[in-house]
Amino acid sequence: MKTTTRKVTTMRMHNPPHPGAIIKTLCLEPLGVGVTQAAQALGVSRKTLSAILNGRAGISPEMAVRLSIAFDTSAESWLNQQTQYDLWHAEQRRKQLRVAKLAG
Amino acid sequence: MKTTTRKVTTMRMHNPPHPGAIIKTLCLEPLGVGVTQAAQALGVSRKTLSAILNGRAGISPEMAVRLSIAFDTSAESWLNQQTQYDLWHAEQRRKQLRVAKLAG
DNA sequence: TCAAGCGTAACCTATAAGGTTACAGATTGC
DNA sequence: GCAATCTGTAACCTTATAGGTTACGCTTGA
Repeated sequence: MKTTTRKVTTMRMHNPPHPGAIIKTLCLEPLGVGVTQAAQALGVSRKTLSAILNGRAGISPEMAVRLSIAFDTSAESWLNQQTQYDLWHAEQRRKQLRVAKLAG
Repeated sequence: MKTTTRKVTTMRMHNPPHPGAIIKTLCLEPLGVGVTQAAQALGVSRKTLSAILNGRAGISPEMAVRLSIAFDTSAESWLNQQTQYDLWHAEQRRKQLRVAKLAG
C-alpha cells in the first residue's frame, strides 16, 4: 500500500468540530438540559442556540460570555475553540489567496 | 492613601491593543513599508488595511492568513490577538447580560 | 391522542468586512 | 512654489452573519 507524506508544520490536520458540538456533548447532555431550557438560561432565542449547536452559526464574543456564566466555564476557551474552527476553514483557502511576501 | 482590592481571576486587566497597532509597529515600521505598499502585497484595498491599522476593523480569519503569508508569521497568533481584543470588550458588558447558571 | 421538544424556513434588523471613488491634509522632490 | 505621493476617511455599494419573532412539520413520551 502506498502512502503520501505531507507537510505538517502549517496544517491543523484534524478538522476541528464546531464548538456547538462541544456545547451539546459536554454541557447540555451531562446536565440533561434541553435546547429550549438552555436557551432560556442563556437569555437567547431557541433558534439562536439551535443554530450554534448544529454548526450553522458561530460563537460570538457575547455568546462566549453567556456560556461562561451558564456553565461556569472560561469565555476564552469558547472563543478560542471558535477561532480554531474559523482558522481551519480559512487555511483551506490559503492557496487561493494572492499575497506577496514582505518578510521571511 | 487608600487602595482597593479587586477581583483578578476573570479579569484581563490591561485593555489589549487592537491587533492593527501591532501590525503597524511590529511589521510595517521595521520593514519601512507603508500602508499603500502593504495593502498591495496583502491583496486588499488600502482602505481595508487602513481600517485595521487604526482599529476601525478587526482581523478576519482570511486576513490572518494573508498576514501570515506576507510577514511569515502564524495566522493563529493574529487571530488569537483579535480574539483577546474582542473578548476584553465583551467582558466589559458581562454584568449587563441576564444569564442563569446551569452548572457551577 | 396530544403536548412538548426540536430543527428550521421565512422574514426582519443591525453590524461588519470588503470594494470603489473621491476628497483633504501632510510630506517630499524638483 | 509646485507637483507627486502617501495617508486617513467619508460616501456609497454588496455580501455575510448574529439575533429576533413567528410558524410549520416531525418525533416522542405520558
